[in-house]
Amino acid sequence: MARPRSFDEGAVLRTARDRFWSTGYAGTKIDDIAAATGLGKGSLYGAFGDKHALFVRIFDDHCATAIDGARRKLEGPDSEAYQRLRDYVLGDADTVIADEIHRGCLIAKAAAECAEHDQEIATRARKAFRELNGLLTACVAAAQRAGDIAGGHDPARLAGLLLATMRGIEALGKGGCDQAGLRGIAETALEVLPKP
Amino acid sequence: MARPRSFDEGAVLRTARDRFWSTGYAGTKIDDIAAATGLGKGSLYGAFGDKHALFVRIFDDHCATAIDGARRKLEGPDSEAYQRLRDYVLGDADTVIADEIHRGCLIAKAAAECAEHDQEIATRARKAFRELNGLLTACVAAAQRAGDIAGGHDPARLAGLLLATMRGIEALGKGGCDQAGLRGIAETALEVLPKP
DNA sequence: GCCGTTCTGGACGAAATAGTCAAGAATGCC
DNA sequence: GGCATTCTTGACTATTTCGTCCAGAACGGC
Repeated sequence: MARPRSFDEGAVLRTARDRFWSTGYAGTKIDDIAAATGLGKGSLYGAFGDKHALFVRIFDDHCATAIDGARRKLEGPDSEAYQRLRDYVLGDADTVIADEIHRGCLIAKAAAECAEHDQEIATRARKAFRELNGLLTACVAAAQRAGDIAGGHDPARLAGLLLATMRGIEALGKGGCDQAGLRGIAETALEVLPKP
Repeated sequence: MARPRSFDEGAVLRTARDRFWSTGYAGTKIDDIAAATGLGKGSLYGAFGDKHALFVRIFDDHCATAIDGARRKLEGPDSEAYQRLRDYVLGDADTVIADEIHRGCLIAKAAAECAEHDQEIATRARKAFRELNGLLTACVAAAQRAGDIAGGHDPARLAGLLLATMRGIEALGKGGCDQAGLRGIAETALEVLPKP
């Protein structure tokens, strides 16, 4: 047959993702990725196409991973929905705080840099945010059914507030806000959710 | 004496700012800025130094403008503090919604792209966020004194939540979330502020 | 009007960067 | 082992982009 690939595609994609995550799309050079992965440029181009195709591929994979992770953390019985919501929001804040290099959320970062002039990224980011919002909405609604959040409020709006707050915490984290403050914001977002 | 400048420095800086705002630091070419401003590169380099110095200058100016604007909108008598807070938060959301090209907040965008590897931008972004947070905190505290927000909560934490929410609305707006949803988030952020 | 000074515009050089290509290497099938 | 096929490597090309430089232009003071 033919010569098999000598690299693990998943590992290469993760390494490349980290480069894009750190330095952005325009700021990342193909040679950086080649050096970081140890691959020659021919292999990169042969396996993934050009820079933009590689980025879209990585972005797609990342969105799917993020949404899967959110689904696993947010879906479950109504009785524990509020606790899951808490864990998810505080976990996001803790991730931001633990991230020494302040990368934030790749979806938001790529959308900020590229969405204006890159329809492929814009479409995917919109879809990802919509799905995350759907998962959060379902979890808020579950917490309302369980009596942990007041029922009078539109769960989609409360979910939107939580989603925006997490993105905002990341944005402030990128600016280097103090870590106690960031966690305080996440805690406050949960505190102000209307109690029954 | 000498030949005077033939361009308005403020107008050139605003035009250049718009280019950086749209395409990011790494994605903006000096030639783009030269074309957009109508200046030759010699004039640009002579007046502002290299690309990075120009960006830092623009970023500084923008931070100062944003903070001045926030101060004007947020400072005033206690009795109207809550209304000012409302106007500020909803006005920010409306700006995001009206911004067809989804640029969001330049401070957040530059911090997201550059803070990790550019200490000058990181330092300035941190300072700007801290000052905005201070202005919001003072306004929240004023609204608490006036009895429009419950006094039991730390005004700095509530202010942080509002600041993060605004940054988050912008992040979601860049992804192209629906406009009604974005305004709903801003309204919800105000609704859930604890009433006395 | 002349002169020194600063500004202007764009050609130019140097470096960086995206993407291609060809020669050789690794594999399984025969 | 020979062969067809695909992968690998890195040199190479073409392009982009930053930044410089200089000849000429515009100005105020004399």
